[in-house]
Amino acid sequence: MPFNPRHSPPKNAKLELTAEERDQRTLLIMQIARDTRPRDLEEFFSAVGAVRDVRIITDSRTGRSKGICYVEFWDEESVPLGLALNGQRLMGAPLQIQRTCAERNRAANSSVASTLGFVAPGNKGPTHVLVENLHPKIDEKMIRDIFESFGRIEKIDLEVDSNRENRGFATITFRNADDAQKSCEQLNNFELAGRCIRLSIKQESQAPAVKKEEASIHQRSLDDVGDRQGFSLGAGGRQQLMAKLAQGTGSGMELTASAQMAAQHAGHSQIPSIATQCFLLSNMFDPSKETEPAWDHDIREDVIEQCLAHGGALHVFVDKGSEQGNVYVKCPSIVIAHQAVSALHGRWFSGKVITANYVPVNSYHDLFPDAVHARIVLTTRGAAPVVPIVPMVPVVPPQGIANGYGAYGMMAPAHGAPPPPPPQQQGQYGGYGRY
DNA sequence: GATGAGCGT
Repeated sequence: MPFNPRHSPPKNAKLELTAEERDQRTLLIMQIARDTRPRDLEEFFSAVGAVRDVRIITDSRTGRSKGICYVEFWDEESVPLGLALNGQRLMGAPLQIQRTCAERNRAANSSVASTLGFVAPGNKGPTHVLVENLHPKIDEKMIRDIFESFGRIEKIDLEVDSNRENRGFATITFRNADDAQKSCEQLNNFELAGRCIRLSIKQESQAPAVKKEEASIHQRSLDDVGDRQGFSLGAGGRQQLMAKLAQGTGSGMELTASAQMAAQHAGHSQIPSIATQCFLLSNMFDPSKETEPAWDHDIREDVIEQCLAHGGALHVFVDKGSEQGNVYVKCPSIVIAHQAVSALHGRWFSGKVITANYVPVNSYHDLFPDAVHARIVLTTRGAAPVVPIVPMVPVVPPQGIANGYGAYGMMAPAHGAPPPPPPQQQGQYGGYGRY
């Protein structure tokens, strides 16, 4: 009898979960082959953690698969590992794997009660955002750097112990409710320093005492991972992935072939499960079909332009010969890269679906030594301003947003340079060129 | 030269 993890929860698995808790453990998979069965998905994702549930979305009239499914794990830790399988083929189809945006959907059809964590529309004024599951080394400055891109911050409450480590949570007070909400939408589940931070609008009644207990739990889980080095943004998550893949599911199952491939892939330092400044776009072209004289140039310009919408790119390389149509991108910050990746992953581009995967900064620099010192945001043709950016630190914030350069991401000019041109109009076709 | 979203208990 085949082992079926769905019916065998891990020892310490929590059995009763709220909707939010389940969302945290769930991946949305798109582009699955029409004939994929739940057990195929279950087997595939078991490589990365025990699977609790698989749901293929079908058209209620025809009963046909819509090519989407949800995979829920028993353990939240499996989610970033599952994300790292992005782009792997199952039944011939390259999977697009994302976090589920169920919270957002819920928030969208907001009756106040159901919005848990999001502010009701029309509720203006100062608003507190509760940030949880912070890496203990994150300090107030880093938080400010990240969050001020959403708008004016009135106050940051971050309790720090004698080791100058935080307790795993912070409260940020935004002047405007809109900004608070935007930060929640954009950064909830964002991986910061290898951890998935959780954001919610804080109700006044929420007592901090409850939160302290949680913080200590998170502390313990960090120790378990052995990530004492703290800030190895890329490496920690990858090691974790490697370890997990190496040990299989932890429940005696053999690694599937695809997971072994993923492990190998990870061994070649590709596809960390967590966000970095650098990412790889695949399916951007087919070298055997490109005919235009400077096609790679055009693609590079397209990518640069796309990145500009989120804060720009410092380095873009079109790997002309690559079978997979690879384009490498380095952004000025993790947040910008994350926005670009979310925007591009799953998009169509000249007949194919783009996949986007993060690349550890070190590997990127091994590949492209000239990217190490890239400091200038690339622009497409024309005299756009040359914009130096802040020196790179483990967490590089998007700069100068609260000053009218777009909602977030757009770099502000340094030293009183003239303001940048308005965000690029979408090109002469009314769309995104080949997109 | 139009093709590419689909988001559940």
